Amino acid sequence: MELPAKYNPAETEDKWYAYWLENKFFHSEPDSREPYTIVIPPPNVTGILHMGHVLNNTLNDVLVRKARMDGKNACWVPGTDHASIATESKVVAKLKAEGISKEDLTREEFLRHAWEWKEKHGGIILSQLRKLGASCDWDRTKFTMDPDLSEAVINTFVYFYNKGYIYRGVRMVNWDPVGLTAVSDEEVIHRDTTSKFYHLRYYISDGQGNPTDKYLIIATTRPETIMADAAICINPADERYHWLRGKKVLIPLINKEIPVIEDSYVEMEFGTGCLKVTPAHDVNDYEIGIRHNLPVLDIIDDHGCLNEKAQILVGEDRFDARRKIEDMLREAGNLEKVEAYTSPVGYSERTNAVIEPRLSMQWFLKMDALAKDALESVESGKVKLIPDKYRNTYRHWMENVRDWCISRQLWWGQQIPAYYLPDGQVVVAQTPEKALELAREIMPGAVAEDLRQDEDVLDTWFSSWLWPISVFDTNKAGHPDAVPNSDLAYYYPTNDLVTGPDILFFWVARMIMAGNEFMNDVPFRNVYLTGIVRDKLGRKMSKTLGNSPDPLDLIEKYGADAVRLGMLLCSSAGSDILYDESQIEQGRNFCNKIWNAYRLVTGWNVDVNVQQPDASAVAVDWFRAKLSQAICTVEDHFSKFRISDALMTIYKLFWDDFCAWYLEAVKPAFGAGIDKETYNATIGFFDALLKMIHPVMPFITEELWQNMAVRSEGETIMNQRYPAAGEYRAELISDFAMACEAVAGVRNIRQQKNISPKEQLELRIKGEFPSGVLPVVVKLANISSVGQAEGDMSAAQRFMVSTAELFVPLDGLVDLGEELRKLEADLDYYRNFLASVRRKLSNERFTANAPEAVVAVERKKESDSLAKIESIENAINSLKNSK
RNA sequence: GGGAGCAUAGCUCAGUUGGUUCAGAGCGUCUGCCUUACAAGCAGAGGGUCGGGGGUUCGACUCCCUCUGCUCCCACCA
Repeated sequence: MELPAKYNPAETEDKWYAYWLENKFFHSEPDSREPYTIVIPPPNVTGILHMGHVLNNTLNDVLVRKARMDGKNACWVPGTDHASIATESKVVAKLKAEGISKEDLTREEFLRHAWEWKEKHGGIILSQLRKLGASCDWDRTKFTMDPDLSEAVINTFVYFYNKGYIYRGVRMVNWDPVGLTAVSDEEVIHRDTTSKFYHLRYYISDGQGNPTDKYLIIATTRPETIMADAAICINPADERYHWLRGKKVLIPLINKEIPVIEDSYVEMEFGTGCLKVTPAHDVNDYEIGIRHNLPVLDIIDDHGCLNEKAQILVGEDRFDARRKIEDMLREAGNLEKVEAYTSPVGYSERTNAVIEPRLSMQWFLKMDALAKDALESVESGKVKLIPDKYRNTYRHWMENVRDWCISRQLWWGQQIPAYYLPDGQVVVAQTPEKALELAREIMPGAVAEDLRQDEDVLDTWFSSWLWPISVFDTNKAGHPDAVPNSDLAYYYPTNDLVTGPDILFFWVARMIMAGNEFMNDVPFRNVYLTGIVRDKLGRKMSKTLGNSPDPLDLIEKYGADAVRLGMLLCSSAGSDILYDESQIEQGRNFCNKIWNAYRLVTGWNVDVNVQQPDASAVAVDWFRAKLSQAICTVEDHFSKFRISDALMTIYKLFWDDFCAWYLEAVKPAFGAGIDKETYNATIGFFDALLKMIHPVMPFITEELWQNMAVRSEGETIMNQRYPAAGEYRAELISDFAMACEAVAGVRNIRQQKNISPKEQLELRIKGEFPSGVLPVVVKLANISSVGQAEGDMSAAQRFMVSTAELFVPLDGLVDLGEELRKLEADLDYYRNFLASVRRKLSNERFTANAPEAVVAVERKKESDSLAKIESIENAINSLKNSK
């Protein structure tokens, strides 16, 4: 069989993915095996794959594939999230481009467009995940707005409402004037923003609504809201302003009279010490307003424009109004000064619009009890966060969480199952029919037409927090007393959750709450928090910067295995990933290395007449030990979620140990056959190595594993058992390491003296050197004869391996002066080293306090360096004598 | 403003109870090689006062304090 010199991923990947699907290798059903479960962090249904997904899903896939090979019943549930704000705004934008305005549509018409959009673009991302090799159980694919999942969401709402956890009220909320909806506190991002600090004169009223010549100065960043001012507030302890007590002042431009009030909230040192109180448009002012019973005047509409209550600048956008009112105030003589100012401003996570604090009627879920349990789940270790530095962050959040605003003024999502009676009373029920029954208890004779359902939908996270439950059993969410179905009973709790720290609170914490509430158990045992993928310069990947490569292009160019390896190479848990295409090149190179090692091995011809050479026998024993050692290390890394360390161990095992040393040691001469024993061992090693690599690089390993032997239909490397470590002698490994050092020493001499690798050299040894590994040295260093060093070795190049001296006789090629200089430098080093070791040993406090083992090590250092010094001195003497 | 974290080779990072010659890895760099698996490769080499300062200890990359620089999270000083 002829294999090309380079691995071609494109040809093999689709073939094997199709094979895996045909054979339903990814599908899982409950059985007697131990389950291993992961639910995918559901990507936005209309999203497309980006580098963050690649990292996340590669990690998920590695864990699932490893668990599967460990003999567990592995199940990775895929699906998508309806992402109400993101999707709705995409649909709105698309309609707008077609000249259709959302306002002109009925709810039903709009939803029809939205579903159309979802059918067209939904799930693209799932097919992209297939390209990456994700071994999801596609038969279990879910969508957060599937009818039964939506039903679970509604049941959950009804459940918490009846429990008294859900209430409705007018609160100051974060209003997104672009998304036209309220958003939760967690969806607001504060960024320092440069703006202006306007110092405004408010003239004191004479009591008749006319200005006197006295005035006070307030400082504000939002002059466009002055028309909504309800008072001016000073600190009662601020003597500068006691003269203002009981006075009234006039709002500039509109001459409205407002009182001066006192509240200790006001910082005397900040600004001018006078605060304008605008209850409708600032959270703190709202609180002050409640304390002082101030009227609330809302002058900004849904779109962030001034409404008619503002009296002036009606219809202007709030930022245009700010610019215009500055001029107006200046003209009117009310503008004292304007300073540059930087302050944190809230932006909408989804639309990047500046959040407008706004009063509105919203639904809330009480968080205190839920948060308390969810905190306990992490504090007690029932849920482990990896890395655990996130425990602090988590605790802080859970201890300071505020009630969750769960209503959104959108159409795309689960509509809140609250129904209003004509008199404004509300009933909450799963269906309109049930709602009507409840309504009749309040209003006998009510008919369906009397009920009006709440217009709002629920926050997306109000559905995704049920995900680990609802993907298995849609009845259990909302019904803590229900008996879980067989899937849920088997797969829940899931094992690991891999996700980004940015949704630790949005999603992870809330899933823990829902799990505790409905399952009385946490939804997962380990939460592996990845870093954020950044570019080489540390910048976040973003469309506007154009620094985000398309993963599909990368897969096409380098292969999925290369992309997977490239991502994992640089990913340790919790720290950000600085992506660079060179890492993916490295992945591709590794594929090629595996490919060519395979070509070499399978190109060998077994000759039954050939005896196993000593070098091969040693190498086989050694590599068997090395393999076991590496498996132990890899298992340890996996158990601690050190995925990139596990990967690097495997990478070096294959490249350095297997290819650079083992294969070179057993490689038959050109054209010669190989003995059966070595060949079989080599094939066995290769088989084990492929299995070890498979979770990370599924495609190439399947390709080669299938190629290695005749496989029957339905066989796959992905269902093979992961190699297990055997007993091994550590001495074998250290002896072989000495052989490698000896080989490197000889090669180094060749390099220095410009001696071709083809030219044979002699080797002489003085001191202890494991004789068992000498055949390997002879072969790899191309040695003609090896023996004890005897007599004058001054005409030889000398180097040391551990405490042994090795000589390569080189008549006429040795520069005695140069050798002498090197030896004297060595001598100097070891004498200093010895001196420091002896200083330590002569310190009684050291010998008295340090553990025996540590002292013994120091003594060994002492005797070793003494031996080295002696041999160096001898070498110097003999060199000098021969001169 | 509060909290957390980071600082180790040119770059990205390991360093898991303070003690094996512990100062490491990968990549990059430099030198020599188209050696019959692989130039996407082979062989070799160089490279760091472990951010600065102080302390504890027989012993500190590791523990404590402090300074400097960066990052993230939380937060209603207009």
